[in-house]
Amino acid sequence: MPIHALKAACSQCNLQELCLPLGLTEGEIQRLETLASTRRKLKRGHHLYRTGAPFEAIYAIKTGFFKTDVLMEDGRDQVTGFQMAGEILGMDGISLEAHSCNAVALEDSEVCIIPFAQLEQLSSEIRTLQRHFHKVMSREIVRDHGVMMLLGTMRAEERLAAFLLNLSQRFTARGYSSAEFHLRMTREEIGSYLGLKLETVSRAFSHFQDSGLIGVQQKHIRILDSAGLKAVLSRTSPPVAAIPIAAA
Amino acid sequence: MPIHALKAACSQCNLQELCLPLGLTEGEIQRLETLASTRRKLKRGHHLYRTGAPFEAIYAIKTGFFKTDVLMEDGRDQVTGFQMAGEILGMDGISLEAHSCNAVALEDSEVCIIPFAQLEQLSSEIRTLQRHFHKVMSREIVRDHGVMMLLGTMRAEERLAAFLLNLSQRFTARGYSSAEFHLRMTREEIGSYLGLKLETVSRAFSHFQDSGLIGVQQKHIRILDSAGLKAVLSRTSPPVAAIPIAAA
DNA sequence: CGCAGTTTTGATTCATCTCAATTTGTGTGG
DNA sequence: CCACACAAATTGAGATGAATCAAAACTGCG
Repeated sequence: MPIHALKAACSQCNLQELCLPLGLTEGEIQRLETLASTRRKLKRGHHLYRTGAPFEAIYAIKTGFFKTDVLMEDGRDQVTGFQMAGEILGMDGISLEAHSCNAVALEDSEVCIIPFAQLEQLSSEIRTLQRHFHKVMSREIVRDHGVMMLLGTMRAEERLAAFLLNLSQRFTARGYSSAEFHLRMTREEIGSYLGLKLETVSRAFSHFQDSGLIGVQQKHIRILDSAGLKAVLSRTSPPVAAIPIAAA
Repeated sequence: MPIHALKAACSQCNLQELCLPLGLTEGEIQRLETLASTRRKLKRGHHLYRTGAPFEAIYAIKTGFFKTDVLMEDGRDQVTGFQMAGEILGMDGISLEAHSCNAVALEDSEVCIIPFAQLEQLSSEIRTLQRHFHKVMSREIVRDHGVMMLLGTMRAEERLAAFLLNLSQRFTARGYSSAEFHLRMTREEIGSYLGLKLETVSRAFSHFQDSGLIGVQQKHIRILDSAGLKAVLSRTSPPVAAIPIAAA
């Protein structure tokens, strides 16, 4: 568990606008900086934290890509989210003062460690920080509602379309191409997140490709027809309703 | 939209231990009380707030029962939760300063209105309140992860069993019978929450009854074999694996 | 350069949905 | 208090989307 103590330097971080410092003055950012002064590097496949681990800090992703998942006693598991640079990990742990899911790096990554007690202290002094932290937690709740909608009401291809559009949008917000990106997770992990089996995910990818909506080459995705993907989402009528040829 | 300005009196409320005041000293509770001094009564079927409404306050349920749901453009909707006395509603609105779901009373209900700006102010002064509010938000995130697990990995009867056990446990925490209760929502609402059609919910109820796990009479539920219900959840092997009679 | 993990694709099965009919319950007004 | 209308719940039969089982192809890592 290598913890590299490096200056975090929020003030020089290009993720300011996505991360906790959002909206703070320079002076306030410097105070936050001293608090989040430790970073931690993780190799691909390594855990940032595990279910049951005592909760002490939340983490801001500086570089890399993570998944969070929950395990049932009988071995079933559910990926609850994929997180990328600028997003906050660990808020699940506040409630019981122990983490309630696992966070795993899907590529070599680096996080800023933000000791929670100190964050609470500082946020009671800096109104903007307090408000922003509450927004970050609330955003997580809203995101979860979106996933419930996806899992509760959508068909396989709708789920995958929603997933791809969401990734695309988040990559865009980080200055990457919205049309072309590299998936860091396996088909099985996508399936777990979307409530599908890996074969179903694979078939949906193939079908989207055959329809000219996307280009797929293993983990490399190109979005060719983003409007078409959106149309998959808002299917008004049940799939391809059989249309009676004439009055029966 | 009738707003009855009544003294909230957290200090005399029997939900203290479940609600925001948890862990506060008497003096602190009195400060919280002045802040949450307004209540609002809602008739069954009425909205506490709707998607898009400006966010100003969160709500503590004093009496009654609510559902929250999210609507998609094409009309599909997903019930994201059922809330009962002592639980907090409205945190979805913090993120965008507008509500992102609907909250509907499923029976005549009463909530305490807690203006959010004032709550933030007070929580920056009372450490215990700040911490507890963060725990409440985090608990919501953890709960949502549980729902994702349910929607993503469980079969119909497992979902219903989990749902019933969860309700039972929450009624218990409020001093009601854990074995016998009245459902305030329709089969369709249960189905929406569990990602099932109402017919499937009804069939699962009937099957549980035939198996002697529960007694069902419309909305009245008696849990006859809570261990049996738990066993439905932790099915290690796929349902009732057909066992070969002899070596084929 | 080979092997293990990942992905794709096919054939079949099964759980849940859909459509439909009936029963039961609930609230309203005569 | 009863009858009516409407909403909710139950039950059945059949359709279907995704899971399962199985095999082959690809990839990239060591």
